[in-house]
Amino acid sequence: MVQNIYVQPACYRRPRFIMARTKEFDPDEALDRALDIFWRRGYEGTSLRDLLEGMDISRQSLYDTFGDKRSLFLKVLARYEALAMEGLVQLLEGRNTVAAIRGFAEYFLHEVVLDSDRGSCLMASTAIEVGRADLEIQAVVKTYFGRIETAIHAVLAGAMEAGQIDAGRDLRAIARHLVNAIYGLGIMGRAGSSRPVLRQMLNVALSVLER
Amino acid sequence: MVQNIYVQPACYRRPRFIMARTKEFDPDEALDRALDIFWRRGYEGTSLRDLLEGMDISRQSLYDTFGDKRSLFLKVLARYEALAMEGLVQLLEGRNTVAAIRGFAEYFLHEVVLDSDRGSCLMASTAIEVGRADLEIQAVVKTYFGRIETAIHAVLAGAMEAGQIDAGRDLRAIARHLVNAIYGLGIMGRAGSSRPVLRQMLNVALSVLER
DNA sequence: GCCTATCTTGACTGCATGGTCCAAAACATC
DNA sequence: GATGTTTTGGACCATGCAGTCAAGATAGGC
Repeated sequence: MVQNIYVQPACYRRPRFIMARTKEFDPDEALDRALDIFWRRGYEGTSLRDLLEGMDISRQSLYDTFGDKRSLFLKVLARYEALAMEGLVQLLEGRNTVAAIRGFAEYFLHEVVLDSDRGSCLMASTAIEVGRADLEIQAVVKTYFGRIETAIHAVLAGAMEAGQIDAGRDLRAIARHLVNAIYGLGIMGRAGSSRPVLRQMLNVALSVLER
Repeated sequence: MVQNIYVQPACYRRPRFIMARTKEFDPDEALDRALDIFWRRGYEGTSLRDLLEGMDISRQSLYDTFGDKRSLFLKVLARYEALAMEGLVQLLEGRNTVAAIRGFAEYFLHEVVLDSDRGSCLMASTAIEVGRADLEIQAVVKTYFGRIETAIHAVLAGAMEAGQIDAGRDLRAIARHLVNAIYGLGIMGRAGSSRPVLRQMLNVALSVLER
């Protein structure tokens, strides 16, 4: 599924006896580069020129392979989600401890907010930038956060069963709160908050898990 | 100060004996309209055309009075901050109860995230959109959140003194967490979260104030 | 080696953008 | 009413934008 979000060359889609020349670039790699560019500059802030230079493919190849700018962006969002879900599975799937949640939050803080100059989660930025102007994109973003929430909720349920969290607490509400607090850090990071300040925010947000 | 953030007509700035014609529009009102437009569409998403139509002034008047687009945006941010601080003072200044903080958060949730189609705090959107690309604007945003944090911290200190909050807790960290959680709601709102979900997030975030 | 489908390249289009310029109208003072 | 400054509205500019087109290059199957 991840490998298939770009438009396959027609020669592959409908095999013919007579083959044409093969692509000279790797669509997956080009898509990853596009992801990087959109992540840094946002949707509106990225021009075709930026994309062509960064992806190092020709204009026509871009249109043939990925469609127009918005289609490419949707494919980029799908790719981002797929990559994020891989990481998510590693950090949360099958876990049932509060520590796993802290690990996920720390990972987000470390990788996304600070160590990369991309500054924030692409989905969070997109939510702000495109927001309600594009309902299809909004739906993608909403689904994304919904999945994160579900994954966190599952861990919380495990932790409750393991006795780490008091029974009777509203795990759904806590999961939603955590999503909000974790991805809110993207705003604060872009507003110039330092690493220790962001960590402070995170610690207090996570303190709702203590008892 | 609030009234003086636009460029005064030269006739007012340096009174002469011979006066020229007076402005036909109210710069304050025009600035408020610009604020509304930028708030809805963001900086990049707002075109000169949008501004001219929305502010209902001529192109030249805009440039003479407010400078170029970026200067206008900086004045808009100053105006937004001034207006927000007025509201902030009303809701937080001199208070010393946890309820005051809840009131502030509810006000934000109600007015900014939901009841207006502007979707989010202008400063939060700007942090994401302009981010580290424009350090001057980033500084404005950072200052803004710093002031909110300070105001919340003052209320927390009062509440601690009044015995509503256990002594020894790190009020600075809590204030920062609250800023993060409250303004993070802007992302979630734009991502399509419903009112009750946002309220749930808020309630859990505020629960750190309980003991 | 031919044929044909596809890829690549670069020129091109129409449009919207932010920003400037200028002539004419408007107005407060004399 | 004359004066002289300022506002105003529209024409204008270069630039950058997303997107298209046509022609040449290149590959594999026959």
